[in-house]
Amino acid sequence: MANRDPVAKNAVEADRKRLADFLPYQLSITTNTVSNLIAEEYRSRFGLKITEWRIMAVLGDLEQATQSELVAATRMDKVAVNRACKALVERKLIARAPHASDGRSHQLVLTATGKDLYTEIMPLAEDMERRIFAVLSSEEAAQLGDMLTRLRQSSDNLRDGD
Amino acid sequence: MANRDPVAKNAVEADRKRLADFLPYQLSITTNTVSNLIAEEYRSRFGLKITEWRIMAVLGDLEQATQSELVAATRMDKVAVNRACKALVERKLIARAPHASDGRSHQLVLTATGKDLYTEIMPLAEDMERRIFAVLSSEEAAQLGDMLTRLRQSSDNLRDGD
DNA sequence: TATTGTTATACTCTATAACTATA
DNA sequence: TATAGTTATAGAGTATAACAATA
Repeated sequence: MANRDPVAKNAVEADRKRLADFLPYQLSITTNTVSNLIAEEYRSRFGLKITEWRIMAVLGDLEQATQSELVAATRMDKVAVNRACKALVERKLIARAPHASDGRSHQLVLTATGKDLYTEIMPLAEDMERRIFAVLSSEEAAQLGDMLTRLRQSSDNLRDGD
Repeated sequence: MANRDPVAKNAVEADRKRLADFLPYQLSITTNTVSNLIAEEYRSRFGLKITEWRIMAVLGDLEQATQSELVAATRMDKVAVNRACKALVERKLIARAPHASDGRSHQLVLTATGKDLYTEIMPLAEDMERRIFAVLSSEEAAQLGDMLTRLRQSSDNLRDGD
């Protein structure tokens, strides 16, 4: 066996799986690098956390939504959504209107100030995405998105007992 | 302009960038799903946190290392490395030996128990990687790794004032 | 002076449990 | 009973500052 041949040290080394070879590890450190870059940009320019930015992005798209709809749209925990909404309401970037048919719930909408901010943050977000992902061709970016979607489904399935 | 044509509502909708379209968002939620799946596996089977598992993986590969070498190998903060090492020493999975030429430092090595655990965790880690990434062909997995490396370098450059 | 390791502290994200008010 | 939202609390990951021992 080549791996037991004392001369073939390089083969043995190459055979050993290293931390840097693990895709989950690569996924993790790359995502952290990208997220930190973006988080710092949102924080310094707009005083928004990532969670708050996500709520703004969805409300700008949907016009209005309840917190449970925001949970579905952002894949964030209901507690995280509640905290982010609370902070945005305090900053008067979003407002709560009573829900027409469910007294427990509210419709959340961007205020005029919130809409102004929305029209500022979305182009910046797209620009940052463009700059960071400029190292990928548009075909590669599309492939990446597709692979991430499949990986997410795969992981969801494995978690829920395949 | 098509986007101002009131009839072309679908075109307007399609034009609007949605949260789910942002690659940084996709990267984030996919990584979280994958990481949580793996973290739960390590926790329930071995009582290891991700940070601790990374230290084990590197020490099994390098045989010995100082904390600052572990910082470089894992891309973790020196505080995180110190905490993880402390926990592993308390569990007697790793041990500290005095450093030959630097009294401030120690050489960290796996104990016999630690080596036993190492030979258990690595095949499990590879198996989980294989199961999660089974939705990708080997070519796609290689492409993904390559893209992640480029993205990381791109983000590092942008952060450091490219 | 600079570096290695250490502790204290704090912030973000995430998650669970317990509660309220409605349904 | 179940659901929408809220609060309290805690764990995990990450980061900064301050410090001791050593280089």
